[in-house]
Amino acid sequence: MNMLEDLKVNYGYLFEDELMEEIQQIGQYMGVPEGTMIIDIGDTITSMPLILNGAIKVLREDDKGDDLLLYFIENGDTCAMTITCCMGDTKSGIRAIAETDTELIMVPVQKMQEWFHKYKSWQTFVLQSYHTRMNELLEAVDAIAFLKMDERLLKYLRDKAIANRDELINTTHQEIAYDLHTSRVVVSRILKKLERDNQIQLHRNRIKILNL
Amino acid sequence: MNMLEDLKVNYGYLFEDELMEEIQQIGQYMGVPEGTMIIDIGDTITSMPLILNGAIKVLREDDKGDDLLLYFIENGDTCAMTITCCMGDTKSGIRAIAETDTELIMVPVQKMQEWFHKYKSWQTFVLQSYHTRMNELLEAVDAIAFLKMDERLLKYLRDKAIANRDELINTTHQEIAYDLHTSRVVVSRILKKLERDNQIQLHRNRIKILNL
DNA sequence: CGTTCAGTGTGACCATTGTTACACAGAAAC
DNA sequence: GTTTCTGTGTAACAATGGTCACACTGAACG
Repeated sequence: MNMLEDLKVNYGYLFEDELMEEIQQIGQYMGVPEGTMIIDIGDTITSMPLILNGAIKVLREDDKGDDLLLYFIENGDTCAMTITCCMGDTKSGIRAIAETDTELIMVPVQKMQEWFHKYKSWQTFVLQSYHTRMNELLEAVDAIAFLKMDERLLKYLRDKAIANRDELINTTHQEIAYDLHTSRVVVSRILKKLERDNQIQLHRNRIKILNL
Repeated sequence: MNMLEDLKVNYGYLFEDELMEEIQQIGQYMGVPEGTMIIDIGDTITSMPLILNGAIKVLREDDKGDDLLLYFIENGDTCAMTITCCMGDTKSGIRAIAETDTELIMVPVQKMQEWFHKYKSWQTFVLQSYHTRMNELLEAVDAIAFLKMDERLLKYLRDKAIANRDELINTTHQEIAYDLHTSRVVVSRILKKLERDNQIQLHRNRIKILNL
């Protein structure tokens, strides 16, 4: 079975056999196509996703409803925001959208908390996830606060290429603009400059990252 | 004893008596004057601070060594970054500076982890802290990404007034500029505009916040 | 094949923020 | 007092990014 394979590959070295067993039994498998909104802002979280493969992008929203990309998460990861929400029983502060076709295992909140006491490895995993996510949030702050638009855009393209495991990015300038919370014109302008600087190659609906 | 009083007031309703007992015995009291650097970027964290009273500001640094304020933390809080660092045994990604004269109890890492298993209330507290801090980081992102400089500055002044429990802020334009990662001239310019709009009153080394 | 439409390129202009330079004011030191 | 120093106000200008307008291009579809 594919799910079992993916589960082993991504989490086998972390979790005890017994825990792996429980995850298989209780966790609910989900395959979501690219673009699916997995969690929305304001959602009450009832289960926590373990990513088997694919990638998810995490966004924050401004008061006008426009988005800003915080970071990508990949297989072997979980959404730490989910954990805080589950524990605190509050609502999601972020939006999660499948960046590629993605396979997940959803673990219900109750189990999540039960395992937290039962399995040391689960506890470590959850706390480790917090750590990673916190650092990724800090990196996001760095990008937004310290980088200029052209640097930010290049970083974005590279991060996206890594998340997709493909140096060819299929997207439009408009979509990039949404993620970076800027305008399409600005994105086109900078992309053209990056192309002149031999950082990328531009095509319709497609960008190739050089020197990745 | 003062420390005991503060401990009870801030944490008594959270922790079991037994845990309170342990904190008193093992935790090390520290009084730090305003401006003291409590944690620096790159520090290896060996203990975790519980704030008894006062306030601490948490900063991130860019590659040129310039700072950016992330948020203030107050009594009853702890630094969640510390926790991640302790657990993961990695280095601090942030700098923490006493915003006012501050009293803390430092709990060594080992105890922190021991209590995590021993006391449910401690576990809840730590996870809750993560949650709060995560949200505060998100708020910081909002401010940096979505607000214009004048709005950000006003928010900064208000947050600072709250952290200091005083509508009178003792600081210079230069210091504000450091925290907001901008220049003194920009700060002076905007402050003057805020004064014209009756949001604040300006004096040398002193700003009074109106309609707080 | 021509029409339509989404996606891209670009000039012109504006708004915000950053920079430089310098004047001035109040506090502190002499 | 006057000198010195730190802090503040402001004009002038530069740089960055956002907005508007419009041309062009390739893909899709009839």
